[in-house]
Amino acid sequence: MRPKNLEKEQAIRTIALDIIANEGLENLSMQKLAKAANVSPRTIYIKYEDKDDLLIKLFITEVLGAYEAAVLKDFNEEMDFETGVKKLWNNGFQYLKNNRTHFALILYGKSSPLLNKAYQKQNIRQGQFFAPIHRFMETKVKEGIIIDLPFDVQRALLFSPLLDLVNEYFDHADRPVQIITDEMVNTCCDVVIKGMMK
Amino acid sequence: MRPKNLEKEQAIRTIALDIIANEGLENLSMQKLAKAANVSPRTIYIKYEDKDDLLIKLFITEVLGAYEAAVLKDFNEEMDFETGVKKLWNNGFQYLKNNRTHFALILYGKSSPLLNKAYQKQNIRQGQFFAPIHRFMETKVKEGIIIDLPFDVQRALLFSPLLDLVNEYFDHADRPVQIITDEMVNTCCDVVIKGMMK
DNA sequence: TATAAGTAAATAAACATTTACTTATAATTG
DNA sequence: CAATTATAAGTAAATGTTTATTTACTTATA
Repeated sequence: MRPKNLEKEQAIRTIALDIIANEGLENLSMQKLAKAANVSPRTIYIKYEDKDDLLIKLFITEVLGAYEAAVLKDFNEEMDFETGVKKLWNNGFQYLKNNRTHFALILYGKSSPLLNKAYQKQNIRQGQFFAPIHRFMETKVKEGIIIDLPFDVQRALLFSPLLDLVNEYFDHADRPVQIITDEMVNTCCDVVIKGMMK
Repeated sequence: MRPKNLEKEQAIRTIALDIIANEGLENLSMQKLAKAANVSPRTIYIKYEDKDDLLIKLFITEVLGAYEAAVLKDFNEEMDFETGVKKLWNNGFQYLKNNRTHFALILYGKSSPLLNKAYQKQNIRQGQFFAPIHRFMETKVKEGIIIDLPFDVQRALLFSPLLDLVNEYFDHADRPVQIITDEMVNTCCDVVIKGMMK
């Protein structure tokens, strides 16, 4: 039996993310992808059921999976609030700024109904994508350190500014000065932390 | 000379937004739109140069224009910081929760390269889309009320959580309990304000 | 040598856009 | 002030291209 060519599998994924980031999800076609990845269209269908399956697996496994792992690196639920949030922010910022194509697909996850539904399903099936953060926040509420709000609301307050800052980071990438530095992100993290504290 | 049928113009725009919100930007086609709007494909091309032109005008004029007007309603640069931000948040939340299809396109504005580029051009050409807010923030910095940060950074800190909360609002729309109430949004606004104050 | 991995080329449907024609009405005429 | 006409607004159907997916075949190796 002929073995799988893992380089081809990787090329399909990498180039799909490239096209999405540079031309948009609406301009990714199976034939364009096959040509760019130097592969027959059929080869994509050996690895993925159809186009939706490719996009969902790309989003859930390749992107969100890697993002989650990167964000939680060296994070520990027992950290104090400020240390924990700073770790998560810093991990997230470093990962996203070094993985622009992943970031682009994460943004599409918020707008595209296909990806959005896939994410909600995943979230329900596996409990929570970010369960350790959920428990971390719960503990801090119980200890009376931060204000008591539903987790989804806490997540919006704590992490949505970070994604917007990454957006600004890439907007500034082709300008003479980069205003979204590590220090700036750290300052913003302080602002967010201050708002949440009791 | 035969006059324009304004109802048809309106139908094209409304139904385009419907399709984008329900099926995604990647599933909007000119023929599907024409059929759904009860119009010949040609009619769309009388009003718009091509598909890109339709999408950009829909985004910039129809959606961002109306959103900007709604957010700034009864807002005044001379308001004190807390009152001003609360007004902006409340205006924004009311508008977006009552205009789900507009909200969907605003989200695509962050992911789609086509819309993203159009927005940046618009922003540069017309100065700032939200110039009054820019001046408002500048004044508060000068008065020493809030911390000094670049405007784009302030905007990320102040307003990105609101968009995330609107997202949660629609996610909860088909569940038994709506956790994103006006009171909850107000509480979150307090959190954000607190973080920014000196 | 059995078999899954791979290819090139084909298929039918959907795509953006255009062509060739019709229609409604504002402006002009008789 | 009714009839005519010029013209942009509109339509149905066609255009050639691109789309997702499949068919029929070849290839690499356990």
